[in-house]
Amino acid sequence: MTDTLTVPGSRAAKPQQILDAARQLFLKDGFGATSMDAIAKTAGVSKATVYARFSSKEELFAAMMNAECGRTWPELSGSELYNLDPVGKLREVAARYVRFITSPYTVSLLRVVAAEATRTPELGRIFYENAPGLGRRRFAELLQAADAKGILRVSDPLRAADHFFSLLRSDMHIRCLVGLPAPAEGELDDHAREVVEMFLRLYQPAPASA
Amino acid sequence: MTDTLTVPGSRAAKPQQILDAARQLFLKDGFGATSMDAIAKTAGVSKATVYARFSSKEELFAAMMNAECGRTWPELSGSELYNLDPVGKLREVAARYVRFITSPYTVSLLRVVAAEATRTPELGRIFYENAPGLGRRRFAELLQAADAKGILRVSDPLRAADHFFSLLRSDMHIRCLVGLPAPAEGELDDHAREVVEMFLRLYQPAPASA
DNA sequence: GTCTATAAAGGGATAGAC
DNA sequence: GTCTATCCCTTTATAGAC
Repeated sequence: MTDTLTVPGSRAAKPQQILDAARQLFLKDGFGATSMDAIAKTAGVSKATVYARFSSKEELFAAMMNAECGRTWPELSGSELYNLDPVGKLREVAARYVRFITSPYTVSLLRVVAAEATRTPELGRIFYENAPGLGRRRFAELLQAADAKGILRVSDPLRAADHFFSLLRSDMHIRCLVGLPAPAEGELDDHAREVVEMFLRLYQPAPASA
Repeated sequence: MTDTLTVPGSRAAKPQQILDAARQLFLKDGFGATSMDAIAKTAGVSKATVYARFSSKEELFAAMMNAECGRTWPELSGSELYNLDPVGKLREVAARYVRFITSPYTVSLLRVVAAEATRTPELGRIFYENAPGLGRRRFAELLQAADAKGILRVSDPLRAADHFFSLLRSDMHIRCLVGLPAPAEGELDDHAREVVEMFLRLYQPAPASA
């Protein structure tokens, strides 16, 4: 469970090397197409060393996924975000989110979780709660604060958060999932801006004059 | 290439049995976790018979996917839809779409395409063009017609179609992809209705009084 | 804990008879 | 075209020396 600690000192770096190699290969090729040989070779250790720490391929996969599933929302928040006004926050979160969901890392992670969802049902729940679910709840809190200040009118913050993120994913998300190229940076930014404007049209107390 | 024809007569049913078994197993377990033995057994033939028709596992997979990728959009259209007024069409397409994207078949298909996207790049393009891309274009035509009649004001139909489908997918889509249970029928319908109302707020010439 | 070497099993693909 | 039986390689997992 919580033996991810193993003395963070000088040596005992090999377990981490193994996890790094596992992440790299599992996310690139998926569970089935990744062999323990390849992981050992990439980590620079022997296969027996891998098995000394992780008793099976499944356990190594689970350990890697548990470590990765928590890394998403931090990339979307960040302390400098809290100096912005509410609408500025919308714009900043939108700009980060479109980059985030189209990034190769995020796309690979979702692919692998989806591919293994039937074989490992709890994996999907862990991923959802720590990544999209967490982002959704955090963003809903932000919307609720904006509602309290009278800047937005949001009666159901979670639902509004869904609208915001859904519109940002657009069909870019599906396109990236199936391997089509992500839009260029400029298009991502344009899209994010347009979605923020649309979101404001939907949720600003006084409708925009347009 | 086009030798899917093999005399559609009485016998020669085995190639179809093989394709059916392949679809069932590939969509359930993915490419890597499905063995040719299992496909042969499920199809009720020997493995040699499978190889007599499909020279490799990859070829069988490709043949199955090519057959499946064209089957998605027809579930969303249908002749009875054309008797409805434009807003009625929106409601009907919305109701069908939420069921469609949360159905086990659709979820499995997208999972498998996503999982194999890096190994078989053209697969993703074929899938996209025949399924989400086609639906998007067809729906955009519908929006354009509604615009011509003055019922909606849609300056960029493809973009508006993205908004419509994105809002319908909401985060249900991600939840289903990672294996979390789909919402109940009633919730799906409620969601579809709310999205149609929101879409009308965004795209009706005279803003609703709300 | 880490290595080399190997056991044990599974799965893709084929040979040869019918 | 179809079957049975088999080849052969890959891959998971472990034994035993250091």
